[in-house]
Amino acid sequence: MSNKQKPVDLSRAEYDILRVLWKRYPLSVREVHEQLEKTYGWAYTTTKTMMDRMANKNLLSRESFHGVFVYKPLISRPAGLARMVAFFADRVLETDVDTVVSLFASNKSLTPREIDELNQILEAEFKEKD
Amino acid sequence: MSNKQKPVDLSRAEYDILRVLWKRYPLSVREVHEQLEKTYGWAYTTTKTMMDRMANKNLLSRESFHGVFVYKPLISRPAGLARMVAFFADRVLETDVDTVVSLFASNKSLTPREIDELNQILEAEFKEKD
DNA sequence: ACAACATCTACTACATTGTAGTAGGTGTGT
DNA sequence: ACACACCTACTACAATGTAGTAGATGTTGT
Repeated sequence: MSNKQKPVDLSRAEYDILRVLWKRYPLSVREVHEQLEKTYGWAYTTTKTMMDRMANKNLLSRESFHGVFVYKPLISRPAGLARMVAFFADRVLETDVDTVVSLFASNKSLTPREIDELNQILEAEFKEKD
Repeated sequence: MSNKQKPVDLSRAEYDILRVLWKRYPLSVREVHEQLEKTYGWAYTTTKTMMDRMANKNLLSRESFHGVFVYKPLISRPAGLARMVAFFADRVLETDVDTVVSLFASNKSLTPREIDELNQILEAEFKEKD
């Protein structure tokens, strides 16, 4: 999970799974599931299926740790956020992305480094085209 | 399309179709399609299928006008926005919804009346639970 | 008035996502 | 060695994203 990535199109569910893993990783399905249970009413196998598919799509990596798979995010938070921010700014809020990005800065929900990366991705991918 | 509605869970595509119709309605599939073509690369039949399904789900109404169906939104913009705003505020921006709602106010992308409605919906549906 | 064409609608189709059940393997306590 | 708990893989089905095809209908040039 390095710097300078391509933005990814994430579904809500995928995003929320990644959100858990961005805070701490690697985690098992069980651990991720417990954190999502309050929000989603998912069955355990639902979380499992989601995470397996995400591993197949290279959104997550998985490796067996003492017989249990643990997962890590393969994309950075800014890369995961980029498309959502672009969509929300452009089509929901109908404003420029900078307005939205500045909110991340003011509420400290991203580090300065992450904001930088987010800005670079948005700059490269969304400012001209799209 | 009256005041005081329930929030609806919209997919991106559904939202974008509604967005076109919130600006002006009724419109034919062709008219909606032309406005979405720049953003989505959709075939005409894709737009058609989407809008038909949305009519079946009571997101749109349709009536034949001189042999061609024209569509109207059946939900208000604030009702369509509510869930997206709640999601974005809570899980993307990790802030309270008021911060996000105030952006609509400052950039004039919603009328004061619409902001009112949005606030009421958010208040009723998201502030406590969810 | 009629053939040729442009459009429209309905129907069908297939991949992906959301959601979950079932079956079979494995570790652990007794 | 067995029962139980938990794991993984596999299967399933509905909704969404995306689009093609066929039949109906309106339009236009001659």
